[in-house]
Amino acid sequence: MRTSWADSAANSASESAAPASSGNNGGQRPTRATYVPPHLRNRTPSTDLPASSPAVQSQFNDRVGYGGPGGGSRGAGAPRPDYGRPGYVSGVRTGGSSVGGGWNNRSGGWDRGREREVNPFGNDDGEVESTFGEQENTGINFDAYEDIPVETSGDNVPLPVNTFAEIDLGEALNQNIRRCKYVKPTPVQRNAIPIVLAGRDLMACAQTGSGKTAAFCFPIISGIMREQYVQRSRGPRTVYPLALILSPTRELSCQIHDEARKFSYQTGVKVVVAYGGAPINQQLRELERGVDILVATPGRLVDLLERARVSLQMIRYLALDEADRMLDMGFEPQIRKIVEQMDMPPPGRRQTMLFSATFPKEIQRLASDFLSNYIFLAVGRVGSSTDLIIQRVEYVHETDKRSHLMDLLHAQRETEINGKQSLTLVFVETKKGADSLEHWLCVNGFPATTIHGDRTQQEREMALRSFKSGKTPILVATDVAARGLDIPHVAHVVNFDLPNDIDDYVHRIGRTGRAGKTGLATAFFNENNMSLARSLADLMQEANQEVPAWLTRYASRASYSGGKNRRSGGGRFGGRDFRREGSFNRGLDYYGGGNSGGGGGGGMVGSWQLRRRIWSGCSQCLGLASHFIVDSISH
DNA sequence: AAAAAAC
Repeated sequence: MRTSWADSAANSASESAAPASSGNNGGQRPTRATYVPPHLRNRTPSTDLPASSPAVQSQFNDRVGYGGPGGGSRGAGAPRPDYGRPGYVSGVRTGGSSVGGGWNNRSGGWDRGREREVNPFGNDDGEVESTFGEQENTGINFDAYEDIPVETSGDNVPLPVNTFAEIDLGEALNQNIRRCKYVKPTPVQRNAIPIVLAGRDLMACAQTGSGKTAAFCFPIISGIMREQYVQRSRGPRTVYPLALILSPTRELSCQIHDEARKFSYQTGVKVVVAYGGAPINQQLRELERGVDILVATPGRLVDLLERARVSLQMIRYLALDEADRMLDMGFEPQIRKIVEQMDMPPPGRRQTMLFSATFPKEIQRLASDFLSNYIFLAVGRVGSSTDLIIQRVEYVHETDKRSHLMDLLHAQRETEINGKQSLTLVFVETKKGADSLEHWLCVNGFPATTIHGDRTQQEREMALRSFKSGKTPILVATDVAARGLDIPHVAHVVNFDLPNDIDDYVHRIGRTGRAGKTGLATAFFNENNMSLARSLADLMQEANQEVPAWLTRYASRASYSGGKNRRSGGGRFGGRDFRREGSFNRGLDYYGGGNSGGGGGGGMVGSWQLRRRIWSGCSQCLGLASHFIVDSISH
């Protein structure tokens, strides 16, 4: 989700704000002009902000005992003047009164009187945007979303909304939505936000780039503003976040944090990020200044929990982004520890939200441990990446890959976006392979950098910045960059080494073709990738891509049981609630066999392969297919 | 057998 979809709205909005800006996405898709409120036209974001003076704010900043013993009620009890939040009136609620379920000001949350809350809209991505100059028009066709297939299941599913105005999010949040230039909720937002506001648990499948970050952030922020929380203490330096958002990579956590900060600007809701590879002391200081929403990667969070610097006993909202990855082999034990073995309230006493673009059934089954009477939501997407991504597969022997890549890069060099060379993201299988390919590219005159888990966090972040800015328009990456990252202007994704799992392929190529722009994805296929032949051929066919005859031949040779196959029955990718599957594949349920009770470890018989095999057989994830056909009850 | 995620 990240920002892409929303960014596209933002981009088109800012373009439409500029008078008579040129066409729409190369004239390919009709673009509806995005409405920009008068007060936002021709103004820089920072000047839009209400003139809430530091002096006025600081007078309400002393949240006594915040994060400490006997902290008392959050939001400090008494009604406060509603600084910087003009005229929110809705039914019984007026102003910013914290009494009787009104909106809390939570002023102590972010401003301790020493400094103002940094305006996250001020110079956002300045470096990046400036190198690319004018914003491209995105060509998002909002009307196309009216017919989007949506499947929900569960008890008493709240009805979707069509506009942000219909949702009672509060004026401060509404103002940030305007600042973000979000005009209309995306389909996943339309459906998910009312569900979460109604207090329900949620498992949501919607494609990357469809606005998932906002879909879980808005109701969390809104909920925190509404409610009074009584805080208990466990230690003088322990903090008690109300919401926890977990993601599988550090960079993704940063990205979510950046987004969440925009959404929570001047709401008094404080967002803090914690991840490994960065000095912990700085993060501890941030935490001590108050935290309502904690965005984190699992390892660092466990560390903080073990140091008793963070307690989860006040958690009201738990969100897992890329939830299927978070419950995959590598992460599941840590997630269980965090969610089940620390002091987090159990399902039913917290709200749990799981979001991903892909959600294999076996993972759904695992995930249901964390949920209580949840609603399953699958949102298809018209004009998704596959419509915009041209996928190519080429047979390239291992030894020919580099020279073949060089050919592609030479061709790519000619293409420009706004005078800048377009960006190419090259995925490889291993960290070593990433380093060596980067080195080789640089030696051969191609400015490249690399991101992978053996680099320092500083190097990783530098690499990402350098790539985004166009300074090094080639990024060689491992799967650390496969999910979630929203990198504008990626014109070409090269699968130099194909992944073993078709879902990973889906996520990787989803780094391009974003924000309404077309993208190209090229894969190097050879004898090492035979197990992917079938699923790749199926996927490409379903996305109306040209499948080379040789790939079709390999695909037909591959056996269903051995390789990683999408289900047969063609043409349909559906997000399906596994609860609807009856006993159909219970027999395959490795976890249902009584093995799950053991504390992990010894019981995981050949778990990697076994699980992988189970997955691939039923990988009915919401892939990148151009639109998920959400079939109804029948299978 | 790979990547990721704490110090």
